[in-house]
Amino acid sequence: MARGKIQLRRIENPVHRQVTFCKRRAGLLKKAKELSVLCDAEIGLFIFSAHGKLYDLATKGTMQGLIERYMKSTRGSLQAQADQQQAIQTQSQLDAKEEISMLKQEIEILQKGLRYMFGGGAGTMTLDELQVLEKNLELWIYHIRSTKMDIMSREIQLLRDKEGILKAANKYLQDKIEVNSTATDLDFVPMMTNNIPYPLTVIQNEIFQF
Amino acid sequence: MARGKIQLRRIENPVHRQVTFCKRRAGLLKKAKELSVLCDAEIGLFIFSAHGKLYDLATKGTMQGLIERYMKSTRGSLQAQADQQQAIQTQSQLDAKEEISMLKQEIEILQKGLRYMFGGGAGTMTLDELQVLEKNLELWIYHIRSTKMDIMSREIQLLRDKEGILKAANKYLQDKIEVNSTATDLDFVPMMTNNIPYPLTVIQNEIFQF
DNA sequence: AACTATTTATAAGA
DNA sequence: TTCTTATAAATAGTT
Repeated sequence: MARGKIQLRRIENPVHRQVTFCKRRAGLLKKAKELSVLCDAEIGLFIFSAHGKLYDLATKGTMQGLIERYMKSTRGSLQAQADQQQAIQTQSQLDAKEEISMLKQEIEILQKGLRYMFGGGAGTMTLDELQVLEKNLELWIYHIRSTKMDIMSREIQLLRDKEGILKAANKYLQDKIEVNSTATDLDFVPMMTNNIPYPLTVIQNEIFQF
Repeated sequence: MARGKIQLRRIENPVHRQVTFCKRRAGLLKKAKELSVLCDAEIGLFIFSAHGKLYDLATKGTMQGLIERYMKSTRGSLQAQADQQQAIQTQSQLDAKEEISMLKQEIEILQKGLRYMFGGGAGTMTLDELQVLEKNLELWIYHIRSTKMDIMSREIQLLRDKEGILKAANKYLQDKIEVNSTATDLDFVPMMTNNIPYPLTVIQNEIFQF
């Protein structure tokens, strides 16, 4: 607006762009205040610089209040989606065995929603980078946890396998003793219960619960 | 700004005020767009006329997204409340039987929050509420995952205990056989290796690796 | 809504 | 950033 007209497109020179940003930002905030005062209007304005810094203005009251007022003015269009969500939730009347897996699934979906809500705001270059980083961190954490889960699952399986082998060996040995039992072997069962915490029979019953 | 300077206070003449509102509103919106384009900034602007009518502008993306970004940029002031919530949440160390009902409850709250957000009812949710919700979401996810881990750890411990008992029983039985061995018992070891996948000695060595 | 006389904003340069 | 200044834009009052 002075010393030469400029085109209405992104200023490529970063220094010029920054200077212009400062000046025009000040001008815009001033104009907003003036309009509010002169015409008794309520104005909310926020400006995110290309680097993600926030400059904001709320005439009359807080930005929070203004945002709420804005939401109220706008609301209505997304009601259908909310109702749909609610319907999906209401219909979930599944039996007890599927409950845990269902809960897990729901949590998964909710997490997705959370990520969208708090990490999904459209951003500038720098914020985008932060967002990508956040996304990646989440993925990495997920991956690390999955890996841990896998390892633990594998260990459980291994222990179960060993348990089976030991049980088989145990049974074999017990049979052997019974077949070849002599008079002195009659103290076998009572002795064993004294040597180990639980009687073998009880242990074997517990094992079948898995 | 032309044909006479004006004072920076409410224009009393309603006609003048309305005309000025129209002109300056257009100017403000234009300036906002220009700033956004020239300086690669993201701008949200809403103007409520004295009569309550809304005029808004969101450069780059939606006003919803901008508001979310604004919320994100602003949060931090109410950390104390969030921490308090966290303390309350952390103390919930309930036993396994109450776990499922707790998960359900958590999901209920999460969904309520998400419905608020996605359903356009976000206006009624204050920054404080959103903040608390976010904290809780993170905590809940953490808790859910911890619970899963606990259950698996407990199962591993159980299996290890059983392994120990079986090993002890096994050793006891083997000793018994060795002490009372007869000529017919000499085929013991070869037979066993045929009956189970791995010789017991190998299994026992493996066990000591844990 | 159009027209202009002025005021204001601001691009370029320092 | 801030100041200066020539010039572009915005707009108050008028039609």
